[in-house]
Amino acid sequence: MTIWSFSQEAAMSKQARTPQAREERVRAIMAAALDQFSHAGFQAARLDDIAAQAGIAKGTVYLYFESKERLLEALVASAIGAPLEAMEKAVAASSAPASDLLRAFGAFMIQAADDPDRRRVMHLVFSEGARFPAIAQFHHREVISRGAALIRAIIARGRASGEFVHDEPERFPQLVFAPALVAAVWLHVFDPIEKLDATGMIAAHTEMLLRALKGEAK
Amino acid sequence: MTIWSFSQEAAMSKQARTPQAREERVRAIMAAALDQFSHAGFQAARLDDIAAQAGIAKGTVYLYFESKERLLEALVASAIGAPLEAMEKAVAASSAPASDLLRAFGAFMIQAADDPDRRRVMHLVFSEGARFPAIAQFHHREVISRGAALIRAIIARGRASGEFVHDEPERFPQLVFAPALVAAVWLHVFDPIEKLDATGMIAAHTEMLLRALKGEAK
Amino acid sequence: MTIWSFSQEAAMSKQARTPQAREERVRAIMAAALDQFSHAGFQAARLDDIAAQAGIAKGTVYLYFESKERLLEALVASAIGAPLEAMEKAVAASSAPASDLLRAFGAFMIQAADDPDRRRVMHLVFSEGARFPAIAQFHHREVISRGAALIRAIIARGRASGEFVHDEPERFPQLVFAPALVAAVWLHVFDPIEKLDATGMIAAHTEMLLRALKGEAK
Amino acid sequence: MTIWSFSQEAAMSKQARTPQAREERVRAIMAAALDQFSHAGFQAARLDDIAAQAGIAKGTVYLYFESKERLLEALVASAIGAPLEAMEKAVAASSAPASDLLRAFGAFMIQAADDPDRRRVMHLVFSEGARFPAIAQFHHREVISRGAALIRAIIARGRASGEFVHDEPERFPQLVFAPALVAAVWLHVFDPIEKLDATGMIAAHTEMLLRALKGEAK
DNA sequence: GATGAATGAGGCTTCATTCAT
DNA sequence: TATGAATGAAGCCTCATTCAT
Repeated sequence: MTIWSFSQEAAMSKQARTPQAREERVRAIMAAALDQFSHAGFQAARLDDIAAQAGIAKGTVYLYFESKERLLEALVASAIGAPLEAMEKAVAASSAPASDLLRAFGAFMIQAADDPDRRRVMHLVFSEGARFPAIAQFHHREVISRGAALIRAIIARGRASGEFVHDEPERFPQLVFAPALVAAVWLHVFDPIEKLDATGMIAAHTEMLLRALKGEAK
Repeated sequence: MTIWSFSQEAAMSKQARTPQAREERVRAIMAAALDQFSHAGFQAARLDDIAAQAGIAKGTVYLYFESKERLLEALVASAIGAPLEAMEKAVAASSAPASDLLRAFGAFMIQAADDPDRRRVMHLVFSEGARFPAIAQFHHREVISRGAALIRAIIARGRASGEFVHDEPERFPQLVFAPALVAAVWLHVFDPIEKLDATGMIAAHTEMLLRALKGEAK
Repeated sequence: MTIWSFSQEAAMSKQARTPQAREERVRAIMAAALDQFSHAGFQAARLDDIAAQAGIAKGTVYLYFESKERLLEALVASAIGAPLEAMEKAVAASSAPASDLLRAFGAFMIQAADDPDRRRVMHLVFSEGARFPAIAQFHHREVISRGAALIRAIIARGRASGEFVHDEPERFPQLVFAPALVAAVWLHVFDPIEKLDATGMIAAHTEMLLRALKGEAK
Repeated sequence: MTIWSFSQEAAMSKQARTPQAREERVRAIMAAALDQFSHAGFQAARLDDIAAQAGIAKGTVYLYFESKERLLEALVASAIGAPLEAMEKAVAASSAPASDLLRAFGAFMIQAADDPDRRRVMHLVFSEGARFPAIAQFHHREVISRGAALIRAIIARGRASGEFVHDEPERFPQLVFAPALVAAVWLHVFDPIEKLDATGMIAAHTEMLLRALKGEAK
């Protein structure tokens, strides 16, 4: 090992020369930013704190993100993850009864509500989306509208097969995912005051949904 | 000069020396503040703009509110209004079927969702509540928990009378008001992207709810 | 007594229509101002507090004083009082030994140091005089230079009569009143930390002074 | 490029990354602050002006001092300097006659009165000490009480050796340093009106003091 | 004359962003 | 590439002064 290579190694501990290292650093910054944005709100969060939490200097953030706002956007964009895609494929591929698919969707919502990062991003979008159209649009395009399409597909299939006799969620898919939104808000805002069993709530919701879709109004 | 024109003039006075004038000025400031907070978020909203919108000088705000934060709190506190009380009395007094009461609750939610100020306050609580425990607590105490009690009472009555055979909303009253929350968030965040018929959504939700509470899964 | 005269009386409780009442009010304002200026410093003192302490409304102060600064000036100007004049007359009239006159001057300084208002004014002049030439000039003209003249006259008389054989205070009358200045500063700044017996100090100073003026170095 | 030009450049750098540069910048800020505080008073002095005079941007001050108040405190704390320590050692080490030591103390006071910065700090303490206990305490602990101890030691020694037969300054050491205080105040407040030869005054004071300590009242 | 509500200039402090090292 | 010192615009809040009542 030469002196040169030694100093290079030393340098790498602080420098992101490889794509992996770069990606790793981006991830660290975004994780810190999510935490700070979530705690303090976008405006009140300080780049100083984000950098410190990410273990880097303040200026370094600007090597990876143009501005605080772009960091927020990148954050939201990176947080969708694949789960919806998995659900989409499952629905497309499976010939299971619509009830099962709806239950699977419920399980998916429970998963989402249980993941603190997912919840944080949702809350961030709900809180700041009005001010940063980019994140509202992104979230709508990548999450809301895909979720809505999925819901509509499931309901339509259930009606086609005769499983379901009602169709409200085809017109208002929000009625299906509303409890997931409630969980995101509640766990951020009201949890210190009154705990909420988000899993239980979503499970109960799923059962009610199924009864309401199948049932006859007396 | 008529009495009318006199009171008109008094209202337009630049000095609020009467209790009425004072109240009127407080209202004007809070209205402007709600608007600005709602558009820009609490942190980013500027006292300058609030004052300008209220038609007064910057310093005047501080004659009525100790600080920006207290203004937010007063805002949230003033916005509950009586409607819940009206519902509570109706439920206590009426011997109508639980279905009717639940439909009335649905109508109440529709009303709330239709009132832009109510929606704004809700969104403000959801957005800033985590940072300002006072407003989260206030809203929980005055709105959430009273709404939850109301819901539980209605469901319990329906089950007692045999109208309802299921009880999920007694454990999770959130399942009843979830669409109201969705409306508040959606109309602020996603409406420019995709319109939502909040009234229709809540009405549909009410119907599903009733079927789910009454119905037997086939 | 008519209704008219009754209301006039009522009005007089709050209005200063007579010269006496006016003077009384001026005094009240200046007393409050001295207190506030002294506690908080001229800049930090608030007209609000001064008015409140004087038992009047803020705007009323401006009926008696053009501005905060003029209030300070009037304050300092009003605070000399007659005592120096009394001393001057005594020295001019008396044929007592210079030692007695110097002791009388010492007693005068003790009196001044014991009067909180006098001390406050002195401290105010020392603190703010550089920023408000008017008060420095006024105090110099009415207090400092008259005191210095008095001291010089006493020393000169003592030297003429053979009582005193030294003359430093003729060149530096400050050496005579220095302890009075120390008392004013100390009692304001260091008294909470270490008490000072100003009377004892000035008395001791007077004795030393006399020895120094009379004495032969061995 | 010579070493000289290098350090010159370093000193002029716009970034203070070395300890020396940092120290230099702290010094520049404190110098500017002393000037502004001294001219305008603590409250009225503007951070803007301090920064401008120090040749930096307003925000930069806050990289070195938490607040305006801490800047004042640091200022006072940094201004003691070693001179008292030198005197203390001299008195402890020397076996010179007490008269010589007292004359040395006089020379020390003359030095202090001649140093504009020292005078300014003293005046600042006298003016603002009541409002900022930290600076009063600091100055009392580091200057006043050490000076008093020194004075007492000198007088005690002189009495032990028979040089001095009086003891007032042991009870009131203020009587020894009073003229230094007078000089600080006078040069700030009354000098534009009437010049004072502080050196002459203190010298005269020292001679009187010695006579008063040695002399017998006739 | 007396009041106190209203004004708005001004100051301390914060913090996103830049840039010399 | 990484750093963190420096910048300076911007915002909350204060308060001397004014003026309608």
